[in-house]
Amino acid sequence: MFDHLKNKFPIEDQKWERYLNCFKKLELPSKTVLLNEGEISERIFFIEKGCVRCWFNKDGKDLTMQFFLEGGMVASIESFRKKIPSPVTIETIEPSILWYVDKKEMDRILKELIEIPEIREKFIDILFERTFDYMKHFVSFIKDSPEQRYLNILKEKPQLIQRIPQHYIASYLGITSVHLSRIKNKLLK
Amino acid sequence: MFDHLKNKFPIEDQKWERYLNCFKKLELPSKTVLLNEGEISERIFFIEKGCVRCWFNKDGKDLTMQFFLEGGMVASIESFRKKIPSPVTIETIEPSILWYVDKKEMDRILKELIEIPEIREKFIDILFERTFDYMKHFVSFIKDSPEQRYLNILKEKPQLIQRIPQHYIASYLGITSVHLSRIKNKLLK
DNA sequence: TGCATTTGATAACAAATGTTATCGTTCAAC
DNA sequence: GTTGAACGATAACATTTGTTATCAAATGCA
Repeated sequence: MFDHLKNKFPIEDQKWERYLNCFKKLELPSKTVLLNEGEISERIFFIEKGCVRCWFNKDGKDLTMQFFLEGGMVASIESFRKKIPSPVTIETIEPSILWYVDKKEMDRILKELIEIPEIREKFIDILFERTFDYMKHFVSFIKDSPEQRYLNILKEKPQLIQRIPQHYIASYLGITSVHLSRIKNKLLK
Repeated sequence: MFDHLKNKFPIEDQKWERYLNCFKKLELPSKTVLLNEGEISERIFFIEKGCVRCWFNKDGKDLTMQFFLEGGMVASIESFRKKIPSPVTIETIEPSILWYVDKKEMDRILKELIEIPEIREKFIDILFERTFDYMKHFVSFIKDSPEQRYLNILKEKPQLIQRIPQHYIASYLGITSVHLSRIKNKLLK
C-alpha cells in the first residue's frame, strides 16, 4: 500500500516515517458510507484494496459520478478543500481496505511537503492529470455515443466493467441500465 | 487588462515590472486561429477583449469544447504542459485583443513565482477551481437534460448565450443546433 | 440449504433527439 | 447597394434513448 503513496509523494524514507502515524487503517464491508452527501469532508482516503463509488441523489435516482480502485486517492475534493457540504456520497462497493488521513493532518503534511520542489512538482502534476481526466470525460459526452463511451471504458478501464454492477456503470455513462443492457446485447452480435 | 493578471498572480508591482516585457499584444479579427489541432501549444493567451473558442473536428463535424471571455486565460493546457499535439483548435470568434506569453518564458516566470507562498497558493487554487469547473460540467451531462443545461448556462454565463452563435452553443451542450432551436422555442411558450 | 434482495435481460410503448431539407434573415465583403 | 455566406427557424421523418413492467439468474445472508 505505502508503495503507492511513496510514489505519489516521493520523499526520503526517514521523512516519510514522520507521517506514517497520521494514516489510520480501515477494513470495511461493502456498502459502507465514507461520507454522506451534505456533510463536510474531513478525511482523505487511500485505497489499498477494494472499490469506492461517488454518487449523488437526483429526484430519487442514484447517479454515479466516479469510481476509485486500488491505488486511488479519494475525497469529495471540493468539500475537502473548501469546507463546503459535499455534493456526493462516498461509499465502498466491495469489501475494502482503506487508509485515511484527517484533513487537519493532511493540511499540515502538505504545508510542509509543498516546500520541497520535487514534491510540489508531483503534487501539481497529479492535479493537472486529474484535470485532464475530467476534461476527457466531459469531452467524451460531446464527442461519443453512449455505445462508444462504453467501449472506451472497456478498453481503458476494463476493471471497472468487470467489477462494478452494471446499473452503476450505466449512470456513470449518462444512460439508463436498460439502455446499457441493450448496448451490450447489440455488441454481442 | 493587467488588473486581471495581477489578480491572478498577486505580486508586488516592481516584481511585476520584470515580467511585463514577456507579454505581447495582439489585435485580431474574428475567426483567427491561435493554435491548430495537432500542433503543440507554445503560447498562453490572456484575453483583454473578445471571445475565444476551443473546438475539434469529429467526422467532419465542428464540436465546441469550451469558450473564453474577457479575463480568461487560454491555452490547450494538456498540450502546453506536456508538449503533446493539441486535441483542439483555438480560435477567436469575435474581434479580440489578446496578450500572449511564450511557453519558455511562462515556464521561467512560473518557476520563479512558485517559490512565493502566496503566488503558489493562488496558482494551486486556480488549478483546483478549473478542476471543479470541469467536474461540474461533466456531472451536468449525467444529471441534467439538454434543456436544463441550456438554462444553467443562461443563468450562470448569460454572456455566452448573448454573444456566441447558437450552433457553437449547441455542440458545447452536446446537442444539435436543430434541437437547441427547438428547446428555445419551447421555452418561449 | 433456503429465502430475500440485487442484478441483469427483455419487451412494448413513449419521449427525446438526430437527420435532412427548405426558407427567410442577417451580416460582412466587395 | 448587391451578393454570397453564415445563421437560425421549422417541418417531416428516422433513430436513439427513456419508462415501466416482468421475469430469470446470481448473490448474500440467516
